[in-house]
Amino acid sequence: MPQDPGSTRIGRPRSEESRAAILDATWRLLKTTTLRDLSIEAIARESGVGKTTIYRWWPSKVAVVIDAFLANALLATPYPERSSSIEAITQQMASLVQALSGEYGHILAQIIAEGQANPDALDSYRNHFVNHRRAEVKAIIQRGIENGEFTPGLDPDLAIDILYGPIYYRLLVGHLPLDQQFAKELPEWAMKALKPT
Amino acid sequence: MPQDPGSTRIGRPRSEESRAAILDATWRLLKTTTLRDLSIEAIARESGVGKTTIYRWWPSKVAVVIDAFLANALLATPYPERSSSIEAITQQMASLVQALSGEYGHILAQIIAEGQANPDALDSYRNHFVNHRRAEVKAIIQRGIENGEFTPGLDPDLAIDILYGPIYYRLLVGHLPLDQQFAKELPEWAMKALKPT
Amino acid sequence: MPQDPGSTRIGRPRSEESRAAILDATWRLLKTTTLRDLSIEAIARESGVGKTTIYRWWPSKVAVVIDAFLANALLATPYPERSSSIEAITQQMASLVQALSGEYGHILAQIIAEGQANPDALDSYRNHFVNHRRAEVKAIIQRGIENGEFTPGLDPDLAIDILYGPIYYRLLVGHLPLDQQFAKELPEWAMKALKPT
Amino acid sequence: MPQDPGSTRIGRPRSEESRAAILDATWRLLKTTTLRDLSIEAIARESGVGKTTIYRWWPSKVAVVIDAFLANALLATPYPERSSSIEAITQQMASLVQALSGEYGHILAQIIAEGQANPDALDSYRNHFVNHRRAEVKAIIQRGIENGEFTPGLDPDLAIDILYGPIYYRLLVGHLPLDQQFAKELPEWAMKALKPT
DNA sequence: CACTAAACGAGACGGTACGTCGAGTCTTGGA
DNA sequence: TCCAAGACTCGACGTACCGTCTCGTTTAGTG
Repeated sequence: MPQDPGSTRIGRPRSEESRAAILDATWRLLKTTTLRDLSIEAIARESGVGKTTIYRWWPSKVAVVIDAFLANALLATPYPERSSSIEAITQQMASLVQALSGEYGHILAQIIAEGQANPDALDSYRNHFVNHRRAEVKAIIQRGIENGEFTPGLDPDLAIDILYGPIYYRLLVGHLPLDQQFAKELPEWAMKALKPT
Repeated sequence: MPQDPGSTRIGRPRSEESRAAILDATWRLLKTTTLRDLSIEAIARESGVGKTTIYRWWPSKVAVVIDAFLANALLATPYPERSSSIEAITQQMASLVQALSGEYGHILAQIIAEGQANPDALDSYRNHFVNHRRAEVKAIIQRGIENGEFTPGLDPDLAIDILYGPIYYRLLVGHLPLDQQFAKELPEWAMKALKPT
Repeated sequence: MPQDPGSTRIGRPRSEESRAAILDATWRLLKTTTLRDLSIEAIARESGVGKTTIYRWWPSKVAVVIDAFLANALLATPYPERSSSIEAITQQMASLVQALSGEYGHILAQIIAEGQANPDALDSYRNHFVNHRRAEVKAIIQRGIENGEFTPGLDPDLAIDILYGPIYYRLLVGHLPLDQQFAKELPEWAMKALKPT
Repeated sequence: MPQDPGSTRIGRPRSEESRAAILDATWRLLKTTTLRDLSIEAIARESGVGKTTIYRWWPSKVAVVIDAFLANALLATPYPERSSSIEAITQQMASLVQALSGEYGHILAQIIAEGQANPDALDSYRNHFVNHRRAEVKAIIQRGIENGEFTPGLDPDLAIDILYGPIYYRLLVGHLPLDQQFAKELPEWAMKALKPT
């Protein structure tokens, strides 16, 4: 995911072909193994690329996987433009539950898991998947506070955790499914915590 | 009079000494490595025990770790006997946040992480750490519904996820700390979702 | 192969049943594995006997095997009573080649092989299979020297090596078979080295 | 013009340094242990080489040992150019007895022993140490038959076994030493079996 | 008939080595 | 300068036996 912006580099240029082959192979392999059991060796083998090439451009397995994820699965679930903050969030939460119930959820879970043994991986995850999203919803919540949908004095960070925490909890612990009913009821009930009495 | 089943086992009896040494060493090693980097080989080396002995009694690394966890950190955080369900839960949530903010939280996170690549581990985690706890709080919530503290029609499972999800979210994603403020505010706000309007 | 001759021992006497079971199992296993791959563990398993019992009565794997060999295969090939030394030896050599061409030869070879890494085993082999046989044939050769069949001044030890060495050479190196032709021609030709010119 | 096969191999070339270190360590270890007790693990440890590297280039322990043997002990004992076949063979036999009485004999014995449990090892032994030597002496014997030194109708294979069998017999069974006297007397006497009367 | 004492089966114990896999690094020739 | 190929050291995997040990049980003789 690197590289020298702007200047004209000398020597043989990076092979776009290899880059694509690596990300493709990674994505393909992730469908049949877990991130933990995925090996750089296997990626190199599967993509017909030298191990060195992978090590040259990515610092770690997770970095490759995150790139592969970004290349293959944008995981949009945008916040719809609505007059109401509550409606916008509710709708997005439902989309997210739906999205995470499948393959994407599985891989995201693997990335978070990897992050427990690997601070860089967790950092990377937060930078690519968390921070931007939280900023976005934080703005919407702020707006909700201002227009009276939410309790004044509400801490947006805490609010986000209350709304989204349950989703990741189920994703990672798996005690109950990320199903339609959950997608519908979670926003309904959790949102009550944010509304003024 | 009932006969103790399997009481008189033949052959050399299991060495309690070895068992303890293994769990001790595991716990000790977990403080300096991650579960993923912990190896059976290292446990054997550190505890002065043959690898065979470990494999004889535990099916996997995680199983040892869970036993070590249970032996070293009961992670009590019981629900205090209170007249009010809300008070009982509030208090326990605060204790839990406090407990998970340290070493125990770190190791629990590792176990959940391991579970993402290893269904048996996740199962084991749920059986040892989740199911019992959820049943307990479910009963308290039920009581709260009955005595009017909580909205009739509230799904206890969903309620639990709203209350505790944020804790595990922060534990695993680490975007914000499990600090005192969180321990105080989360129950206050999240509980609002459960109360009748 | 031990035990306290004469005195009346107290305590539970050695189990003849176990002894037989061990030798049987050993013999049975030797037909499908090599001596090297034969394990005490397997003998115990196969004979339904505790490992301890084997270690109590035999100092090593080879000792068991030699006992099993002696119990199951006396490997007679006696020297026939003949007027002529040459005829007696010739006949016995042919019998020996025949005997060693099959299962017994295979196992004897294994024992000699084991002996290369294990002086005790080689000693044991010589005591049980070599010394007595050599003494016997030495006497016959001596007689042959005296009655003029063999050259005066012939060293019986050297003579034995010339006669029998080729047999063990083929047995162990396996470059050529221990077949009927060899059984017939070896004595014919080798004997010429011993006769007076 | 024939193309050098495998000449321009790509990838990192094999490390001659490692190869030498492995053979050296093997040879060194063989002086203090037996082939049976020699472990690949120990060779790797002693030579400072990864186990993988050994397994990459040799299929088995014996293969390494044979290479180490060939590298360290060519065991020349050539047949001197002589007018007389008898003299040539006599001389070489004496050299061989001398050579096998020491370290080389010990290791050769180990290899033959290993061969009893391992057909590939025995094959390897024959290919590297036996076949060529036998062909050589066979030619000399043939010449001896033609020029009247040996009995017409003599089977060279049988002749070789009569001459050399006793040497290997003593080497492997160890009932008598491979000493100077044996080196002198064996050819004298055994040769008589081959000569015309 | 109780008592002693050795042998017995079962099986757990600390070890060593097995042959394999992947990690991350290094070293070639060719593009 | 990049790339593929592939060799390098290292360390862990889970398994098989080693020879020793500790049990409860069995089987005789002796008192």
